[in-house]
Amino acid sequence: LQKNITIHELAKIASLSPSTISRALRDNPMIPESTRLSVKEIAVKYGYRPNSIASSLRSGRSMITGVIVPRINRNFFSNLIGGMEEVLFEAGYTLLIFQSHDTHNNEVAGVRTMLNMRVDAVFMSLAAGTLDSSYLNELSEKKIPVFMFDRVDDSLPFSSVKMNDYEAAYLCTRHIIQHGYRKIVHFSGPGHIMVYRERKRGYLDALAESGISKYKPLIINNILTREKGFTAMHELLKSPEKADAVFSASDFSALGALLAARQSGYSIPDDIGIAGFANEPFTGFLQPGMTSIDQNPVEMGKTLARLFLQGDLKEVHRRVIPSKLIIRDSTLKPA
Amino acid sequence: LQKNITIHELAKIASLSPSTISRALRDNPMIPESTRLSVKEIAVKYGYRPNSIASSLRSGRSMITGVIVPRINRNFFSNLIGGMEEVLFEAGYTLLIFQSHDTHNNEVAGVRTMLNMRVDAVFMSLAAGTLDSSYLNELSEKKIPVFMFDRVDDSLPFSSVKMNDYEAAYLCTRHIIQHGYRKIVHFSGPGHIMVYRERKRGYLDALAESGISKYKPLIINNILTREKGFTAMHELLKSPEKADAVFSASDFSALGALLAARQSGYSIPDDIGIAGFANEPFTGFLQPGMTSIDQNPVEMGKTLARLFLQGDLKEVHRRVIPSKLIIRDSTLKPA
DNA sequence: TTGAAAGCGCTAACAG
DNA sequence: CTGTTAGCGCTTTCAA
Repeated sequence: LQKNITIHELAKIASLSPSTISRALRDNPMIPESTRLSVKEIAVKYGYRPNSIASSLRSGRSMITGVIVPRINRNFFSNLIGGMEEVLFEAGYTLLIFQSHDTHNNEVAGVRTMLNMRVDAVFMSLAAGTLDSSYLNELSEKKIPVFMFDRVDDSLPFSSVKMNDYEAAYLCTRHIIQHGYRKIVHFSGPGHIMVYRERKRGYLDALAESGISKYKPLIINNILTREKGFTAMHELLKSPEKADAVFSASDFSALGALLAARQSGYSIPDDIGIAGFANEPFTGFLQPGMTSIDQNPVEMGKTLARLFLQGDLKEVHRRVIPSKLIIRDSTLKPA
Repeated sequence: LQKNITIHELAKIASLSPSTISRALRDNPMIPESTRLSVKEIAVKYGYRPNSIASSLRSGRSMITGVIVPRINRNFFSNLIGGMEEVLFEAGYTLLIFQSHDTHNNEVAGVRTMLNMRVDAVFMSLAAGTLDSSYLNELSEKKIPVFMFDRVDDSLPFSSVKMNDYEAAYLCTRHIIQHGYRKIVHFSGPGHIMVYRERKRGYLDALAESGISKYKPLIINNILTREKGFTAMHELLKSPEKADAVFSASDFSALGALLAARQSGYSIPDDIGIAGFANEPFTGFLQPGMTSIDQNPVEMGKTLARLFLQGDLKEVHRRVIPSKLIIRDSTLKPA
């Protein structure tokens, strides 16, 4: 058992005081170069490992940040966290992760842990189960900056990084219309989540603008999974006035729709056009490839981290990361 | 600015000593039920948040664990971490994440941070760039338990959770042979990484056992990405004695091979059979679906966490998680 | 340029 | 059952 050596012991060895050791190790300019070097040499020689815990307690900065997401195994979140970690690590911060599994209780527990750990920042995307996020105000009261992404609540005074869901949905729907589809159905998510409301709005505006008003918009809520997309599509195909395209707020339900349509003998994109959202890796490997929207999650994560690091605590920043419509064969109806 | 209230202040309010507050909050049985309840009531009323940092410093247990992986945005790792987080959180532990990006330097920096943070456990999968992992011994000297997965180094005295790469590769290769393929090429990874050596061994044993010895095994190393698989497959198709199947140690290079074969006008599975490794989500969505091996990452993550929590520090455990051959159309040659 | 002293908030002997 | 005391290892005044 190798006990960790402390600055007190290093001080004895170097015949200096603990404060000098502390200063030397952190490159305090008051300490002359020569002592700094010799102190560091001794530190290396004796395998000194600074105790971050003690340092945190004394300084009041933990150098720990935390991120709360619904689940980490989604392509969007894991890429975002990856980008975030990269930038934070570079700056000497560590990153704690929590999964809310989309329930409010887990999210609250996660925030409590963040408070107890005295993290220096919280990054989060709200759980679907969170209807009231005002409890997050405790974080601001304790001066812990909060950065939101994806599922944000704009009524709270927190900085956020988002993509323009409205615009992306608008452009995607317009693209679908331009390729000759007319009866376009929209799969949406729970109505209280902002990103889904925004995507819905983009879809509606594109339709309204197109002048194809004789086909009423058709929105089906809460269709985010492969299974629900599959079932919903089968329902649609049975109805008298069939849809000829689906614009889904989720790649997974779009996939379900694609599989259902294919199972019923429809050809994509000839009979039915399909587009999803998020550009999950599989969308590029499907046959035909599925049109989707790349949210640029790595860049979002990096931006979140930088927003925190630049440390302008007073202002609320709302950054918008450009997204990209990825057009693939699933919406390219032959003329 | 709401300063955090401390047990000292709670003590004043409750007319008790700080130690009693501390004990009451942690349900020490010495404290009678009645005081425990009233202390907790006051704590809630005043929004007390226990300072984990201070508690860690004093008790010597940080309740923080850390995980180091090459990158978090791979399906295998994000699922594994997800499973790990779930079990750890349940037990009151937090989880720090680091990405090595497969370089040794990043990995060393990650371990250093773990040491400085005085984590209670480290979970890790070695970076491809790590040739010598003996530096990890500092963790054991400091009595920090290490749990390895996927890319493990069995020469170190650390517990590990793996799948049986040898057996999975053997069974997959045998399956390919049984379906009538004869000239089976194997795409492997860097030779110094155990999992790839094991997969290679399984492939070779299945071939040796099959009696189709007139076709020499053909192994191509360092083919793990889509791009490399694509290029390698094109090379193979140009050579005089063409391969009729690929068993790849990576789904991504298998995908590259599939795309290359298709581009050259070959049909899968009729002309060429293809199987990958890891059961990435996209393998199920390809046309034809790609045969692969499900490593059960969520279960691996949970097992790792439980291994730590059960806390049998003395012994080195080597757990093997069952994997599953997922047979899809890409290896089902018509008779 | 360096050191002494105090204390971050908590836990754990030890004593009562 | 409860309180007193003494730190965990570090940073940071303040004084020299």
